Amino acid sequence: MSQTVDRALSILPLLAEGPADLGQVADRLGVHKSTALRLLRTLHEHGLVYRQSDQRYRLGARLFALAQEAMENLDVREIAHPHLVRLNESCGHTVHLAVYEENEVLYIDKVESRYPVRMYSRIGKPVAITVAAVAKLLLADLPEHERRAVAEKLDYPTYTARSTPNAGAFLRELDKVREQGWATDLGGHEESINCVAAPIRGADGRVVAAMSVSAPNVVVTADELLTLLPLVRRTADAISGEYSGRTPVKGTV
Amino acid sequence: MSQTVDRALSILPLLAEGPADLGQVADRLGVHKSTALRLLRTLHEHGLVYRQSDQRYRLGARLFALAQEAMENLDVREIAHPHLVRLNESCGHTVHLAVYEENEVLYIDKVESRYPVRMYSRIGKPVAITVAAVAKLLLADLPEHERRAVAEKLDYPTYTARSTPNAGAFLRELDKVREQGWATDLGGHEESINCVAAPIRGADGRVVAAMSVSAPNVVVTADELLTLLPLVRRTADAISGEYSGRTPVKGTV
DNA sequence: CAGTTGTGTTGCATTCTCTGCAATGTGCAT
DNA sequence: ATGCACATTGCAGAGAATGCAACACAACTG
Repeated sequence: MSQTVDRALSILPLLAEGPADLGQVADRLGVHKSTALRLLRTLHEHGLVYRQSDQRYRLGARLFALAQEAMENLDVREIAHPHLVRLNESCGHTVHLAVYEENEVLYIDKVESRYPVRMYSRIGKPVAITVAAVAKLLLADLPEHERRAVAEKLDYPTYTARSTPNAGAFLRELDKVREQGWATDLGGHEESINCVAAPIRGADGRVVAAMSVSAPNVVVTADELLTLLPLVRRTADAISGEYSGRTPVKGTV
Repeated sequence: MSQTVDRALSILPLLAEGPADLGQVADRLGVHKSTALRLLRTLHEHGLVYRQSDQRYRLGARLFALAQEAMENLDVREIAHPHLVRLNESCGHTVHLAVYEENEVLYIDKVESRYPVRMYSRIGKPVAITVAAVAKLLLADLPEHERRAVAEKLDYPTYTARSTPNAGAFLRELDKVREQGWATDLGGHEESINCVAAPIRGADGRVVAAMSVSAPNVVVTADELLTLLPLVRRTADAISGEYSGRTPVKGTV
């Protein structure tokens, strides 16, 4: 809607790929160098862009700070965190918390597995939306037409043989998930990794977030992981209760 | 330099404080509501701003993703991470990695203490620049005039009785730190927390990052923590070597 | 139930800002 | 020195952003 701002903001994802100099930025924006310069200057003043010693531009520090502040303002996260930690302590596996926002599902919290093999933290990164157990729960709760619209728009990458192949299969899976109130991902993203997930609901019953427990085959089989389902659901329900204000929190009453 | 972009970007820190509605945004920007609306729309299209169900705006998902990507492009971080983990495994305390950027020092990586008391992750948050051990190392390496300029510009909050009181004291501390090649923070930020830090240098000898080990008094005394200094320095040197390309990395040769 | 207040939203004419050009400046390599 | 590649600045014209006023829409309120 605003051309200038639009152009300026287009610079950010571009720099996210790696540092670039003025000419490169101007080319990829399709504008004159002087224009790109002025946009970059403005971004710079706000700290979103940093000019490194070789004069090339890259994303700046304020961006981290902003993302961090934004993250801390998500109240589901704050409420859920201790529950996630407790769940991790009792089962030892990686625990994730995710939310849906405009065609994307992203992890907003994570407690690392206590087993030696850990993957590097991906908080803030978009989730493989067509296969992740948490994504299924979040999308399953969207209104019919929106769910359909999103499903049609998505790509369906074949991560493994068990990845969701297309929109039809995905929508059927979402129906099943909505029905049963929980979801799994059995090797749909990484061959050897399974997840089991449960929804967190607000006072109105809508799904506001989803949490999951993930573990590689080499640690526990899919069947063994499924035995954790009741515990995961209980944890999710506890968070739901607290989030929607039904359960007074210990120590604050 | 660009008014429109400037206004649009000013919205971000404003929303970082918490969700706001159109009127509030317009007021704080000092522009007409319709103007604010169009700016917000543009930010929205780029995913930097999200409109929650009560119509209020807050910071959006793409912001996390951007910050995340930017973070992963910092190559010091990638190289340092395994070293930090190893250091954490051998001493058990919290390990931080920080860089300096335009009057700010910020943590770009952290390995949690293995002791039960952990503070919540602050990666991306600016550091208490006048007292943190890593900040001293990073600032101590700036050219004389820049160091002085920064020191004059800073605020010197009295976090504790041992906080750096003013620019003069800070500059003297920086001289000492540059001399000895390592730094400490003994209760200057939080009464009960001590840190010991060492610099990571690039091929040209300039300090590109700094790392520290932090522990509360209740776990180890300041003197005990100082016995870790040689280990911290060795780790920092190992990272420096690898970063500047002097040490071939195992497994990649 | 009508009226009212508080929102967010759109069309439009005016004006001011942004744009692209061309010229200048700056550093680096030959 | 000379050339090259890049960043930077001044300027005039064009086009985009702005503020206004009118509209839509909900939630209150009498």
